[in-house]
Amino acid sequence: METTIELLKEHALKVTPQRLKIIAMLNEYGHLSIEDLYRLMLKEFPNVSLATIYKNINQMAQTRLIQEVKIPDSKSVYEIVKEPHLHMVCDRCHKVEDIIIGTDKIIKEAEAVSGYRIEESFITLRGICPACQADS
Amino acid sequence: METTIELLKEHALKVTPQRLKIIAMLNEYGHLSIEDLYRLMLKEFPNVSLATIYKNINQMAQTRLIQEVKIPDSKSVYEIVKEPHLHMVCDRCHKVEDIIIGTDKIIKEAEAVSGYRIEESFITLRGICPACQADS
DNA sequence: GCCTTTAAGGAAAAAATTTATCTTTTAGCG
DNA sequence: CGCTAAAAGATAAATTTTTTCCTTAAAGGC
Repeated sequence: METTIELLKEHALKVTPQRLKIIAMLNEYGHLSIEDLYRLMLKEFPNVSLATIYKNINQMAQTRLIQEVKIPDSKSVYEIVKEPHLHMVCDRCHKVEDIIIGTDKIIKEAEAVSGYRIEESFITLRGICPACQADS
Repeated sequence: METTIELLKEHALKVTPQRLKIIAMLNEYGHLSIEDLYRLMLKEFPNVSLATIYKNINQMAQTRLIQEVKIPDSKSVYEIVKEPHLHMVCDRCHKVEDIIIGTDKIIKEAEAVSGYRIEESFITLRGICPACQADS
């Protein structure tokens, strides 16, 4: 199991308390928006700058330590780069979850139909999560 | 075949030259960003306001005449709402294309794995288009 | 462990994007 | 036509993101 410090070093980023915190928050919550990150960060670093969040998010995204997930009709969230997966967004409680499903078939089909050589897929599904289904 | 005027009326939007032009541009080009729409619009309506673009795009999106397509690492584009489809983005020439492929299988699988009731899917695939493959 | 180099953080300003406000113009309809 | 409601245009305001500048701190060599 890789430490957060190693993770930063592998991506040629200096190990700072703010960066450790950003990664810790993403590990804990899975998906967070810029605003989420800023608000949570303020609890531990009361005079962190919003620019620090932006600069770090942009750098970590460039080195592919994290990635942006664009959500339909909502703000982007960020997540640690792991194995490829799909995103589920609940219309009711707005949570974002990962699910791991093979995408080979749809990619193969898309390549056949379009002639593209596909490098990466971005799949987000919108609906009602099990918990919110139970509530209705 | 439905006229653009009918399309606007069905969505309870007044038929204005600017709206007709927006729809005509989207029909011609398929996918356009706010900036694209504004720059093209200026050729025919030299004193159109950027606010007009935003207001119309927002209204047309609310009535589901058009929809936003969020593109990884790029700006959103807008398209006329047609049947469900996937988006292909070329890494080289940055064009966005629709392709029509059944998504039933992946949605069924995602529902089974996650327990979500899925309402809509957003699938974007990134790669190299046939033309750009030929160029390399 | 200190010193130097280089990058990061914080504060603020600037830039870019989006929305709101106000007035004038125009579409829709009798 | 003439009336009414909505849309357009101009502008300001609000929001979001990036940049700049200065201070602080991390990394690596000694």
